[in-house]
This record gives sequence, structure tokens and C-alpha cells, in this order.
Amino acid sequence: MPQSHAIPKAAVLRLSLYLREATELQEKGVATISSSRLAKLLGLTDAQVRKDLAYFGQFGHPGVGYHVVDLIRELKRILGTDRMWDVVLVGAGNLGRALAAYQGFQRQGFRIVGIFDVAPAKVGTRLGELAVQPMGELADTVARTGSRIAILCVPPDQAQKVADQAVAAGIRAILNFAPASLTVPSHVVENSVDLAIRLEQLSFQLRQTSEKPEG
Amino acid sequence: MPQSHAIPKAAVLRLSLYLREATELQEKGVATISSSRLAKLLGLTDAQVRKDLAYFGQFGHPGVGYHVVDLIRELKRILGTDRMWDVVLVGAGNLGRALAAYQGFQRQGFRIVGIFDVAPAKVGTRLGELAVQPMGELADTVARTGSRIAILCVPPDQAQKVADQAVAAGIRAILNFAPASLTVPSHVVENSVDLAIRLEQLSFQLRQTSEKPEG
DNA sequence: GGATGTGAATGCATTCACAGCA
DNA sequence: TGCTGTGAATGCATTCACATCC
Repeated sequence: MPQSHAIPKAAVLRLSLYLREATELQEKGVATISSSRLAKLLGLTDAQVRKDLAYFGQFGHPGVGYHVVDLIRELKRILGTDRMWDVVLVGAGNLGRALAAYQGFQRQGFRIVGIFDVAPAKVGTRLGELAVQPMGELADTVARTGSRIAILCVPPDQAQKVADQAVAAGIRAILNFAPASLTVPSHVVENSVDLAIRLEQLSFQLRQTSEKPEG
Repeated sequence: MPQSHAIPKAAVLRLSLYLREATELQEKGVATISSSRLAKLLGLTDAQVRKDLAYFGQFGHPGVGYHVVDLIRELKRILGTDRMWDVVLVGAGNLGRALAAYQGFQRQGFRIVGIFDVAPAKVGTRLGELAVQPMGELADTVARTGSRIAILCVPPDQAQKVADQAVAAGIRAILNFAPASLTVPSHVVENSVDLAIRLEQLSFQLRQTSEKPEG
């Protein structure tokens, strides 16, 4: 049973890093891993790794470490990726098409089951095994496949409208790549990735380290 | 003059959101914005907005709010986007090509000045105004253009090697899209975006809200 | 010896609440 | 009155340090 204290949001983010690292270690044939070694691989402290994992149970072995196979199984169970998730994608522009083809999603248990776009010119074009569908078919596809997750790759001025359509279609989680703030009902979870902001943050950090950026 | 206290890392991230929102308000012709209204637009509290901005100076007006034009100018100055940054991109796969064409970078002051790939088949192919170059030309291009920032879109097993090459070429900041942890010297800043992890976090949150995910 | 799991202590970020100004 | 800027208070996350176990 988990501890009765609140789980830090940042801890859950690190679980994904532990899973990624553990998977790589498994592929290399490593059987056990200690908190200190895992921490070093990720640039964290050993205590943090142990505390993060202990929020969710006790699956380490004193004197030994964590069995990589067990660690992976537990992390997948906690994160909910011990199953396949069907995902729909809205916006078949450059980014949308690249994400539709992204192998990393499949590998982590996410399968794109539908791609949608408003532009008639894009509808019908093929992307791997899927063809771009018109927005009108979104609700049908969500209902038929039971998808709970949508990825949004639409222009920022259309993002809110498309998010509303997705929610109306039964979507419960949105990964938003549009540089815009979304408002969603409380039963829907939303997560935004603003690519330009990531560069902006680097720009800020460059200023900090070398006070003279010049040109 | 900034306050003598440490600036929370999360505050800097929010500055980018304030800039994004202020830019949108400016396009709508809004002249001033209060902390409470800005907070509401972003799902934050008014005190947080004020404190974040106050870390970097006093550019608000009691009884009025913040002049949108001034706010944008100050935020750009703080974030370092009051100038153009030249950026190189390594990895001309699906994601790399999509990012090379991404308009959002240009809009925020980032210009891709070189695209590189190891695959001979990709070298020479055109992407907008640029042609994919071989890795051997990376150092030359970085030196010639004075680029400080690199975007990495390479397979995870090549990420560390490519990061090392970029650092050796003079790069000071890396935006990494490969699902792998990078080790970089202390004078280099690194920022990773793992797309699959973002979906994983949604999966976790879905489990939390509705304890029965079923299929 | 070597490692985990965890209360206690520390440090950091957010929120409160109000003085001060337009 | 309306709003900013900010010390003080609160709340949250990380680190410490050690009992415990293989």
C-alpha cells in the first residue's frame, strides 16, 4: 500500500525516466540496479530515487538493489503502460505527420488509431497504415476504438475549438502541441508541450551562464 | 535591479507563458493587463504572476496593471529573445524535418541555419531553403554562423555521441528530443523533451482520476 | 559490507495579506 | 477603488542520516 503522504508531481515524471533507463539496462542484460547507480545515470541523488520508488511500494532488496525486470513491471503498472493505449491525433501538418510516424510512441504502448484534419486537401492522404479522416469522423472513431487520449497538432487559434470537440467526443486526456493555453473540464487532463518555449528557456540559461551573448 | 533571492526555475518557465499570452493580447489590441486577468488566462494565481515578474524588476503600474507593450519588451529582454538566435539541427528524420519547418521557432526569434545527418542518402536533400549537410560540416557551420544552440533529433543510441560532437563544435545549449539521458560539460546547458514520456504521464493521470481504465 | 526504506530536518516555491501608490 | 510589490507564513519537495535487512 502506498504511503499516506501526497506524491510529488515531479516524482511521477522521474518514474518515467527510471522506466526508460531500466529498459535500456535490461536490453544490455543487466539484472539488478542500485539507487545510487540509477541516480548517477540520470543526474539525481540516490535518496531521491529511493524515495520516489517508495511512494509506490517496496520492491527493492536491501543489500542488492532493484531487480531490473521487477522494476520495469512495477513502473509500467504504476504509470499505466502495462497495456496498450489507443490514441487519436488531430492535425496532419508537418508536426502531426511526424508524430504519427514516431516509433517511440508505439514502443511505450501507445498506438495511433486515427488521424484527423479540417483541410479537405489532406483528408484521404495516407500515413503509414492510416488515412487522414475528416473531423466529422472523430467522435465515431473515439467511440469505436475506445480511445481516451488525443494528441493536438493544430494551429494555436484552433486549439481550443479542437480541444472542445475532442472532449465532446469522449476524450479524457489531451497532449497539446499548439502554443496556446487550453481550458478543459475537470474530468479531462491536459498536458502542453510548447516547442518554442523550450528554446526560449535555453536562451535564458545561455544569458545566465555567459553574461555576454553578443552575436 | 533584481531581488537578491534565488529565482525559482519554474518561474522562468512561466515567463515564457506570460510572453506568449501577452503577444496574443497585443495582437488583439489590448493595451494593459492585470496580474489577476493574466493569471486567469493561464490557470494560475494573481500573486504568482506578480511575484514572478517582480523577480526581474518593477514594470507594473499600481491601479492599472502592466502595459502589454512594455511587458513584452521586458520579457523578451529577460528571456534573451530580443535578438535572433541561430540554431543548428542534427537528425533529418521525420521529427527533425518537421521541426526544421516549424514556424513557431522563427516567430520566437530562432532561425535554423543548418541541418545535419549521418545518412549519405539524406545528405543533399533540400528542406525549404536549406540542404541537409554531412556531420563533418557541423563544426564549420557552427563557427561560421556563431550558433550556440543545437536541436537533436537522432536515435537514442546515437544521442550522446552527437551531443559530444556538438559540444566539441562549440555548441553551448542542446535541446534533445532523443529519449536518452545526456551528459554534458558544466558550461553547456541541456534540455530534454521525451515525447513518449508526455503520453506516459497522461496515462498515469488517467489511472488516478478514473480508477477503472479497462479497455 | 552493501543496500533499502523512511522519519526528521532542511530548503525551496507558493500563497497570504497588506502597505503604498495611481 | 484598483492594482502592484513584497515580507511573512505556509506548504511542498528534497536531502540527511540511520534503523533495518540480505
